[in-house]
Amino acid sequence: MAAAAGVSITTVSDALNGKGRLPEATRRHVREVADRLGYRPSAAARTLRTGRSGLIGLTVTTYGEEPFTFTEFAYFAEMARAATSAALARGYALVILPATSRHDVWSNVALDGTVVIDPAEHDPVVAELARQGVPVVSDGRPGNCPVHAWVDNDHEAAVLGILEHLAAAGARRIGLLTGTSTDTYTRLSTTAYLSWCERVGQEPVYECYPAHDACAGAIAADRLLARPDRPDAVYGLFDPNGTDLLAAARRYGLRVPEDLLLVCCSESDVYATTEPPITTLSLKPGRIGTTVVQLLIDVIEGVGGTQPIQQVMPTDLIVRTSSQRRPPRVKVSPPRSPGAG
Amino acid sequence: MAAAAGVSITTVSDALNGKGRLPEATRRHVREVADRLGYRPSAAARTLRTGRSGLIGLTVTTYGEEPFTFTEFAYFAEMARAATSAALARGYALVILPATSRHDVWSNVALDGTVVIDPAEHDPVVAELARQGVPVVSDGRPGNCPVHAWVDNDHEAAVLGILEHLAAAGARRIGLLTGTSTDTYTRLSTTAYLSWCERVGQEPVYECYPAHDACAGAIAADRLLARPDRPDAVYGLFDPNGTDLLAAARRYGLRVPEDLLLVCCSESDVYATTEPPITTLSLKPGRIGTTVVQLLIDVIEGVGGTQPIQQVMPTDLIVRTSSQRRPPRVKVSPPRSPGAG
DNA sequence: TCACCATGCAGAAACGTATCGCCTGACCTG
DNA sequence: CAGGTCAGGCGATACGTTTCTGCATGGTGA
Repeated sequence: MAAAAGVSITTVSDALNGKGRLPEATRRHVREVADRLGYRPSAAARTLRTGRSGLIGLTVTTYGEEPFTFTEFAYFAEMARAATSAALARGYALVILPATSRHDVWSNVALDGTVVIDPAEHDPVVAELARQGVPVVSDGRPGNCPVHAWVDNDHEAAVLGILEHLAAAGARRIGLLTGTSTDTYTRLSTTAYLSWCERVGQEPVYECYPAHDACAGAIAADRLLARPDRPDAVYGLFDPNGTDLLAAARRYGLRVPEDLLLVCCSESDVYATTEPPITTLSLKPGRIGTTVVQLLIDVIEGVGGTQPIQQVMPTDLIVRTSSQRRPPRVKVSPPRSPGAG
Repeated sequence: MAAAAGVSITTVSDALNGKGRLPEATRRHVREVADRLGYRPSAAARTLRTGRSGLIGLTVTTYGEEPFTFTEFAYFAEMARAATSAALARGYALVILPATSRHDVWSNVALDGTVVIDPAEHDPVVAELARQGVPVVSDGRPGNCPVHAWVDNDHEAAVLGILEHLAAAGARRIGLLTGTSTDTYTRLSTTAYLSWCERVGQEPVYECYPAHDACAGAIAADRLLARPDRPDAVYGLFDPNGTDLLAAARRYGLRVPEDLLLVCCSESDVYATTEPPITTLSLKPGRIGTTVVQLLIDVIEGVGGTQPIQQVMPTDLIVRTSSQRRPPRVKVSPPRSPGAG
């Protein structure tokens, strides 16, 4: 390439990267020859020299045997989509990696930084990345992991908003369908529920199940509605809970929303067309994915301060028939509607 | 690292890669020191030296402005999931890239090969990759692109199977909801429909719309059912067609399946719970994603012959209420059930 | 005893880029 | 005309591997 243009390697590099002190004519000439030859600088060599690969990792937790369940829940799918898009917009590409600490794949790729979804309390992957000096930003509060920044929803506010919404719709005993795992989402939501119960003096009514087990979810929904102290409203923390609860309600002859108010957390628009449509809490995964990538790239490029950043993002409650005793007047409303009281 | 273990760089490399003529004792010693120091060989240097990055690209076509709509349709999401998983199982990581020919991202990453979803007739991205000597395997028949292998569904057989299924259920005039774009999926499916019509002597009844426009889909569904020569059965080529057709049928007071038989191509399990449940054609994107990656890695690693490989995969027709005049006896059946005739 | 070979390891080149500093003319200035 | 300045460009080095080749050493068979 340098030979073809009749200049030195240095000049080629400078011309293509807009550096050095070169007259516009030389730059043009080099670029033109490069174009004609279809020359592309070696990404590997550039990475080796500069220490920057332009790649960021997206680590997704794997449940059970199957190495990969991302895109299984709409949350992950949308989050990954937005993250990929945001990374690309800033010139980075996204590599999807499993959260297992199998080194053979991780060490095969030079990462400028990593997004970790829902890190565990003492996440070994995050620890290893930190040791290597790779910037890490997490989606979800990091337990004790040394991350450079994190983004999360305001889970407490979301749960409180839902409970108030249900109470305002006439619920006297609100139940919760929650998970057995100890990730922050489950933990924060559950404790928010419990503390709300304590404050308003309601006996907690909830069932736990392993969230990644679809079958267990249906059973837990059934158990919840079969209890002697059956709730007259239920909030389900996970995506499939809505249909499971609806099915269980039908089995017990409960009408929704007349006998049972229903809300679940989901990104799926299935719930717009169920019978009846179900009120859902959207965590806005797209917004989260975009933000998380922006923060990570800021850290990588040294933009902004060096102190850890934490960003709490609001959620959207999409009110539908299932949580209203009267027919809905508005389609979408924020967690706390301005005129409420 | 070499100094810490008291050996040469060569010995470290050999010990860690299982090459060279080293006694087991030396190997163990080096590995142990490496472990203790948390030493990880530089991926960039390895890539530069060997010419192998362990990365494969997944190129997804982008519709319209938004850079990214993958995971928008369940097909892409599931395909990407399976592809990622399959790649990881063989020690490769997947990089998701847009099909735009913006070089700044593509040239930033060293790819051992690329999976291209649904390449265009003369795809510029594929051409560029071919010029660079990067192996390419496509999901969907390549038009005139120089790919090393491709995988696709047997679209003709699928459409014929559906038409026969509908005819067997009593349909006299079968309509088609299809797209305006010229990708092979749309083209093959449409011509299969047209040639079937010609063979059985039915006048074709179909509507086209730009497949990526959700709104246009609903309108096209409406148009199809508003025609004077209204079909008594419809097959929709795209995922949202089912709900759109169902809504349109309701508007015109048509009962499904009594007045109108319905089938659409979709990977979404929403159609299991619509009222009534809708028969869908599944393209089995997971199988496709896995196969496509396997083939690509085979090409990369030089396994198998050098002649281009093409693999045609069957589809699954999931028969539900919407395409049967009598209540269904079986849940799932192959495109041509053995006992039919 | 000598040639030969297997064994265990090290030296050095090469991969292709980015960057530091030096070199060479041309031009200006006193 | 000597000395200084500056634009324009190049040489050399380093990034961290892999791999080819080569050098010892000790054992073995003739």
